[in-house]
Amino acid sequence: MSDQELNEFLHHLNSIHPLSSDSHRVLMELVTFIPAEKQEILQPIGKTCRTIYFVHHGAARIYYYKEEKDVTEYFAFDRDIIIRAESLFTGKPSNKGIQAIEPTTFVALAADPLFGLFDLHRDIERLFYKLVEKSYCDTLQRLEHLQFRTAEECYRVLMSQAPRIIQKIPLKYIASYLGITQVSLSRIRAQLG
Amino acid sequence: MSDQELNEFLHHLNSIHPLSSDSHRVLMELVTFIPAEKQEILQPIGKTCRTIYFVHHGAARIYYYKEEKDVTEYFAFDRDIIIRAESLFTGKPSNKGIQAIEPTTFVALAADPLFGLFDLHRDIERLFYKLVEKSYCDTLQRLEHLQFRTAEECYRVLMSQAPRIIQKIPLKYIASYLGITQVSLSRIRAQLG
DNA sequence: GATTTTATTTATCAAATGTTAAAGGAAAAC
DNA sequence: GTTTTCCTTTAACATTTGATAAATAAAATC
Repeated sequence: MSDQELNEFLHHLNSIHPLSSDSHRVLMELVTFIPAEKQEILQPIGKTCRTIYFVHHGAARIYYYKEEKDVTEYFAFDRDIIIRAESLFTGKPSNKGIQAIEPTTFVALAADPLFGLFDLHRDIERLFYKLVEKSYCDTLQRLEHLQFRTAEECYRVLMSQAPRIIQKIPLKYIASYLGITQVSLSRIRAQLG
Repeated sequence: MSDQELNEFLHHLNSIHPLSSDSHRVLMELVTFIPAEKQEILQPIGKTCRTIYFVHHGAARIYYYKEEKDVTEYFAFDRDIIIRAESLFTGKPSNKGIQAIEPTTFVALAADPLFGLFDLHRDIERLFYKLVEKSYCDTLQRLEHLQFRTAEECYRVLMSQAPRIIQKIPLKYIASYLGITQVSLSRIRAQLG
């Protein structure tokens, strides 16, 4: 990991919530860059989430199995946070995993040392909760889109709101993300031309 | 609002995250009890969310309109928080409203004065974010249930996880909550006996 | 670059859900 | 208590989506 990359990442965090130079310094010490190959499992299903990840460069997903079928819950691209919140906040093992979709560099922040900084570095705590707020709002919006829409509507919304998903992500992952089968998604694409 | 009710509410908050007696005191000054009749709109669609509500006693829902159809996004019962997070955190008007389903007493905390307490009362800030964490996790679980399930599975999950919803809430609200039509839900109930 | 594997499309049929309308029940209003 | 309104169920039919299988296309491996 180059200094430039590290600065790039911290600059991004700073743009979400301003950090003191002192907080910058201590945060820098926690940051680890993790390279992953295409298809590589960063976090397997069953492990408790004790790390806050970001996609530094590349693409990744959160996935789980529902009756032997692979379901994608979330896509993350450059700078997106990727956490399994239900495990991070409850301390219970997650039934979800994290996988790189293409060659990806992750940024990792170990949760416990990070949380340990909160008492002395309030700006870091507030930064973290701004990220949580944002993830929460995104999830609410996703729920709204999934609820009461036809497969075609779901796909249209995705195309308009997140075209990069359609461009970069294999169809089989997109289908389960929308809650439909691959075959059905393929059919819809054919109809839309 | 009686002192007893107020204490009951503060005791509940305290059980989520312990509060100093000083924080107790300042929080107490922000609390308002709001009675609402059955069907009453506590917050209309279009208004920006600047209040954190709890259902003190009764039942309520968050709803919105999708192509003229009434959709329920969330149910809240005794002690549940009820906020339109996407509006509270972004400051944008919400396309969702809050409605009492039965005669209900709400507890209201004005957001700006509450947030103003965060600098001096860290325990209040942390309490608030524990509530947000919980709501976020609940939403994630709901997303997981909506994604890739048949209507019957959705209904089964709801019966096992939240039987009081089925007992207390009109069917028309439950149907849209599950992302299906009333007719379809009625059919499923007939099949399940 | 040929071969193997994996992903996507297409086709057919079955099952689930939506739509509309009407009837029966339950709750609210008078 | 009767009437009115609203909610739920049932039925018939149309549409969408799922399941399975086969064909094509694309990507990975050697």
